[in-house]
Amino acid sequence: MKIRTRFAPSPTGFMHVGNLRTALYEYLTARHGGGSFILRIEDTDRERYVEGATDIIYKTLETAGISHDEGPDVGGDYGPYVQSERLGLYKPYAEQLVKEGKAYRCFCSKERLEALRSSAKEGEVIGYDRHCRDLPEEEIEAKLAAGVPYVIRQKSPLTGESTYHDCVYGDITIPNEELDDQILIKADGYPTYNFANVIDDHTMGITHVVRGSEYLSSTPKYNALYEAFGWEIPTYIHLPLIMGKSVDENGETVVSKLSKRHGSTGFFDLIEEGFLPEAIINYIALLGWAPADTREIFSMDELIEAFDINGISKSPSVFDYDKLEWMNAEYIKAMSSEEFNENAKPYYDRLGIKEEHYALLEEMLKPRITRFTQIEEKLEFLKSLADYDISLYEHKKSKSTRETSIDALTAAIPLLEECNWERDAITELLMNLAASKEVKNAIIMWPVRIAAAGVAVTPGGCSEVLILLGKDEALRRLKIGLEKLQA
RNA sequence: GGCCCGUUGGUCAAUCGGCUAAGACGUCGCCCUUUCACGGCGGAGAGACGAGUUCAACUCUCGUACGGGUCACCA
Repeated sequence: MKIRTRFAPSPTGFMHVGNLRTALYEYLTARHGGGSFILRIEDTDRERYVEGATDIIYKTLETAGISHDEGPDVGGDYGPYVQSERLGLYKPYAEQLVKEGKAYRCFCSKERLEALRSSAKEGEVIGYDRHCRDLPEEEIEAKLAAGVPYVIRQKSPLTGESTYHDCVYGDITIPNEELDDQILIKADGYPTYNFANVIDDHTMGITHVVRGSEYLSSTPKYNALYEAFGWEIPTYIHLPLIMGKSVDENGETVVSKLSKRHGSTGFFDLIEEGFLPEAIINYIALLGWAPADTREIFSMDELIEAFDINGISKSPSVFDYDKLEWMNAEYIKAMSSEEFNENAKPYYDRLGIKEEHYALLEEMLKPRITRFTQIEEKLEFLKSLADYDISLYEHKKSKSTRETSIDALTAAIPLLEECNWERDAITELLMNLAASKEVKNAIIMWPVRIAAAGVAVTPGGCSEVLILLGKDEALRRLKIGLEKLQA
């Protein structure tokens, strides 16, 4: 049988990495088995609808490299793929269940339900009391005739227990008394999420239901529906949750379900911070799943190839920005020059960097940045010379002091003025100078670089900094440096 | 609170009864060095706890603790 999985997000305008990972695993499950991946938009909640939210879903999937075979935008044989366009579809199914005695009309008002709930004792949680479950036929007719609004509820078994199999968690058994008579059709005639979900999954031929573990305990209700209709129950793959680390007001580190308080948790938030889509996908693929070997870097195709349900873990995992950062750096290091320059260009442009320096910058930056957004900050010194303190010239490890710096700059400046402004030439010149003075390279290089950059840390060394500045600017800064030292 | 699920270093994780318990991130140290990095080498660091089953338990069973999820006319 051909595998069919689906991603069924609600258009809320925000794509959480947890949702994205669910989509990823659904996609991988389908692709690994040569099956189809379907996108279905669950927009039955009119109140929560956000304009443009579906576009964010499309954009996220596209950027992430997760392509769907069927969906609202690409069509398919099982459409429509937007729930609001399928509204007429659900009620007949519910009516069928009512006719067969597997569901019933419930006329209880929200007020009655509310009163029921508030009658519960401290700490107690009670469900629906099944007041309308066995209403006499005449009473039902009378209420219908009187136009009393009603919902349709599922008749859940009262005793015994339900067991089902999940590919990740194994056999799960839930006492039937835990199962509420859940609402299938709301008073406004719209289906509830759970009901629509089952109808849609079945009518769309979904074979593998991949979703978060928060559905683990409500799955028997879904199964009861499948059974009531005589439909085949899909294969279940429940995923462990993704957690976030944060620090509470007492300074204690707390771990809880990933949310906004943990910083950027939206896919596009991460993109904006400079994380590459491939790195994000690679990282979240490994959150809750591990391959059979110890590989860590996976392209999407490699993920499809290696993905295996057996590798999915049961316990929740904490989203670790440090590791994502590392992985992002790995992706940057693996980039071709073209890719690197393309990604860096927006930042170069902001600094007014000319193309002749691209190759040099790539060499300097590639092993040093973990995100492209760091470029501007790393090259800040090119924009203007900082008003630095001369204590910068003192460096313990290099044994550089104010005096050696004065010597170095005094000797280096005239030589550099005569120098052919080329990287190797500058390096050679400075090294020769050090050799002739019988000092370590650092004694010369350190002060020259400090004077040129005005900051202690620069990507790349002394010669590179000089080249990037250009001869005029570089020499101007060196002279300023010398004056500062002599003052 | 009921029910369900989980628990291997700070984090991600391997292990499917043989463990001297992988690997990665992070962290620390050393080397390299023209700063910071990169790179190389090395270190510290783990089975929640208690019983039981077994020749043997991280692995199976039970209990306890802790964590999470769930109990809507939300999705």
